[in-house]
Amino acid sequence: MTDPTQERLLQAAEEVFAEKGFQGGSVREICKRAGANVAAVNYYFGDKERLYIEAVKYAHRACTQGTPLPNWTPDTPPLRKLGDFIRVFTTRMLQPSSAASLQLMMREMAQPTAACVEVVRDYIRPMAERLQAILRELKPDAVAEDLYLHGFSIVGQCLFYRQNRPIAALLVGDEGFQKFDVERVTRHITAFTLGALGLADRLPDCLESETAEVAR
Amino acid sequence: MTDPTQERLLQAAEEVFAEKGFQGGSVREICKRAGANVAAVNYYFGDKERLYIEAVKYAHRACTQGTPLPNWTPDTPPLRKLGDFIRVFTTRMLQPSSAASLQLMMREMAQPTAACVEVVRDYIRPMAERLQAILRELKPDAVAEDLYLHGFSIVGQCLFYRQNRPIAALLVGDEGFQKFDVERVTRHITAFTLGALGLADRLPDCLESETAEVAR
DNA sequence: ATTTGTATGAAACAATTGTTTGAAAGTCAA
DNA sequence: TTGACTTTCAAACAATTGTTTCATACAAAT
Repeated sequence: MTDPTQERLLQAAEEVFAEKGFQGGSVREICKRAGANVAAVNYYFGDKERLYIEAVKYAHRACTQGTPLPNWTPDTPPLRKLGDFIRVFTTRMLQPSSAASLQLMMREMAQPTAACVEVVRDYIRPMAERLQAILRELKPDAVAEDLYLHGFSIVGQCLFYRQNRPIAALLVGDEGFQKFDVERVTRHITAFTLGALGLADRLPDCLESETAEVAR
Repeated sequence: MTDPTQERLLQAAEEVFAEKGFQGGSVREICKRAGANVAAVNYYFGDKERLYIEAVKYAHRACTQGTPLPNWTPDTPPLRKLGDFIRVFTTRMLQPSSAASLQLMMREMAQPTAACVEVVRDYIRPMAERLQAILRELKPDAVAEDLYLHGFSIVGQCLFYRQNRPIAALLVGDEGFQKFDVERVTRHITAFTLGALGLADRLPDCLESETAEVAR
């Protein structure tokens, strides 16, 4: 574990950069939040840019440790994997373990900085490869490009609830938006996706038994 | 038409704020791009914040004038409307008439500033209401919340190609991403959505005759 | 030609910014 | 106890920032 001051700086940097971006976030504000001297950034990280890069890496670790994908066995059915994937990804979007970490990763995903391309790639690629593999199991004859298109449709639905949450809340109100909890959204995205894949009747194969529906 | 200097300032402000955000974008850089004196911002707009608000309104006008929705008649079938909606929205995302305008609106949608909430609402609401009305025609017995969920799934797919374009390019490469042109993405999203709605065989009803497929 | 109003510009201001510096305090090993 | 090393701090620096000011140029009306 790193130095406690360094850790607090990373935590504060993550929050400030998540809220305001690299240029909008100031070294002084980060140090104030971290309870550190303004010189500490240069002492521990070299300069503001290197702090930013470390903060993105820090956010990446927090995002991938939060809600892990289950360990599937070779005989886990692909529909089950698809259900698990959607549930995990939607949970990460709607109930992130660290909102600041996710927000910073979302910023980098929307507008990657050159220095963080590797971090973003390491964040996206494992998920993307798993989804591509699931879709290939479900559609062995499809071309790779079509599988990507399906994958983008699936991921686009999940990301909407994080990236466009203010829009959704604007349309249905904050109270209305609360009704779209993780379980309901997960169930909807899974059902929508299965319908698109021509597997509309297979929803139970995707869901765990304890997600028996109670909503009208 | 407003004063040419004022117009150039708005244009430059839109670009700079789109790229760097409100705090990251400086008055001096905007004026440099506009070929105007730094005092011009305060002369024409009062201060930086008011310039920002006007730039967002300016972007809003550009976005809504670019690719308009068709004027449907009362007997236009809902599947045709759905197809048109997806095509128009996807075109706006993949081939915006003004990339800077769209990027600034996307920024405001992802992280609305208090002063621009009305502008964002005016941007989103007409599209949202039209989509909600189309979905209601297609599913008269559905509850409003479920229609919203479907709407979010449709819009999430379209937005993905704008908001997560760097991710997609990271996964499939820039050259690979070029293959996902407007027609192909539109066709895919429409097909995906119809499948989800239990209307998988109705794709031709959504598409115009001249979009006869030529791709492999 | 003169007056009035508009637009532009250079310069200045106060505040903020990222970074550096040398001193002081704290910690650890010998 | 002493010396070496690490960490923290206040202060300072140069650069940038948003805004203001006053002078100048230009345009329009009389």
